Amino acid sequence: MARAATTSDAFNAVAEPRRREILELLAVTELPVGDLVIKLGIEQPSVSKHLKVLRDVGLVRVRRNGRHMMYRTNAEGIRPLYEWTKTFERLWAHQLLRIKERAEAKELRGE
Amino acid sequence: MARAATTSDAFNAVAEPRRREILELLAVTELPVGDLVIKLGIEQPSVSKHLKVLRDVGLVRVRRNGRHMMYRTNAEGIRPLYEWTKTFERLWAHQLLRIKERAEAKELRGE
DNA sequence: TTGACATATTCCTATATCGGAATATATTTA
DNA sequence: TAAATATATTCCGATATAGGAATATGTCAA
Repeated sequence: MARAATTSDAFNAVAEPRRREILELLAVTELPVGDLVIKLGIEQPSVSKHLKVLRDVGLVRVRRNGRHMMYRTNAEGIRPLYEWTKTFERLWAHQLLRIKERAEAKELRGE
Repeated sequence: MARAATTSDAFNAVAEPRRREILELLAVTELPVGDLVIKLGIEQPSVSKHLKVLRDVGLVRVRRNGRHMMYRTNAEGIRPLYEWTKTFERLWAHQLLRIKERAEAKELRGE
């Protein structure tokens, strides 16, 4: 078996740095493909292909405006990643606690 | 060019569902490989290979205990993913606002 | 030292990727 | 209708994967 398809879920789709860039740009405002081509500095077919992956997993939405296809980020699609990573939050909290404890111990020692 | 290596960063490493499961298990407590094999129900070589990927990107830490290798999640490695997804939070907030507004409008209409 | 146990590594193969180049499709304008 | 513009799709090739099978490495115990 090979690696899971990039279109299998948001985790796989977002693993590609260009696609993350695209999502960042399209989170600010909707944009036509051509603008992404310029902003990213990569070939138009590449952009279209990345957009297809993002569409397939529901991370972007499109509407047609004349001959322009206006893309925008669908932030809801990113939420599962956020929720998953968030489950590890308590472990960072522990670290902060430890740092705080160390700082207080230092304090007591008069350093 | 092919897809980026699974070991190129946390985003790629975490795209594999098994590896996410492993991280979840090792977030609770450190475990030897054999325990993961049982809990995941997959072959030992597969587990070892997934662990190698996770080690390479710094998502797990290991210590030896006799012939057992004790693995545990290094939550700090997940933080970049959390931070990235979090940048889209404001877009969900908008949605919540809209839902709240709709609810309030309904209220005013006496529904 | 030999065996038993725990884990890691290597070899294999089917599959999917990404970028590049070329081309197809769709829409507007002249 | 033809040309121009904007985007999508197809074909190509090099590459890396995940799992399975077999094997290597490392550690403890008798």
